[in-house]
Amino acid sequence: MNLIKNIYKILFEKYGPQGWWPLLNLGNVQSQSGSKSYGGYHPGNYELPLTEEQQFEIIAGAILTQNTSWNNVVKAILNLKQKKLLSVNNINKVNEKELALLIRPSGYFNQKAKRLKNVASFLISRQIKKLFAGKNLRAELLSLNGIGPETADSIMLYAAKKPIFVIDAYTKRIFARLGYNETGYDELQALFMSSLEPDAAMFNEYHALIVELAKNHCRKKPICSSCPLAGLCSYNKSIS
DNA sequence: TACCAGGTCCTCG
DNA sequence: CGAGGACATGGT
Repeated sequence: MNLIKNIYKILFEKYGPQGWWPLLNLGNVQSQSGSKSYGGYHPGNYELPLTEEQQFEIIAGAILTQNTSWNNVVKAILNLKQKKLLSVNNINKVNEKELALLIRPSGYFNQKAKRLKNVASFLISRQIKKLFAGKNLRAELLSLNGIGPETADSIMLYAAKKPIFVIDAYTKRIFARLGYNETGYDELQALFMSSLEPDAAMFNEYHALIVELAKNHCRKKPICSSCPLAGLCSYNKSIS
């Protein structure tokens, strides 16, 4: 087993299924493990998203969470939900200024309002169903202003369930500390995708587990002592 | 109080 | 290309 696979195994055994992407609009979904879904997470259930509304909630969340803590994003999404704006058509219709005010808690709210309007009008012009079935989804998403590689790949993986590996700041930090030389987005992504079978459910978990590790141990100021990857990592052996 | 958070765009060398 | 700045709120 290669190291990339081994790391996944270690993280999954440590933290278990994560239940991404968190959705406020879960319907009556239950997790496979029998535990009930909480806070929008649905561990062990890989069926979601089931509806276009849920797909759009993921797309909106992916934009709102750009360089922003999820906690703040939840506040913004709750505001949108209350105004029935977790919908492509309604985002397309709403006044941009009004939208900006509603998503204010997520930060960068003027930019993000514009980005949400952008993507909504794009989804309508292409028709979300056809787009998600199409061949050039990633390239089309990347062509939109406000959607870069991570947001595009989050949409690919979590909304469209395509086996595309998402790279984020946590992934870069963790794997740099582990000693990998791959530094750019595409390079790191290629490392994962050439080391793993193309499995959307597993990519889903792996990315979520990386986030979990980064929050618990591999922070900017790391807590290495109890890190599940300590045995594989030579970074900062001296730090607690 | 300062630092950080599930990025992206634009400009400049 | 890549570095550097702008964009902004809320939690610790």
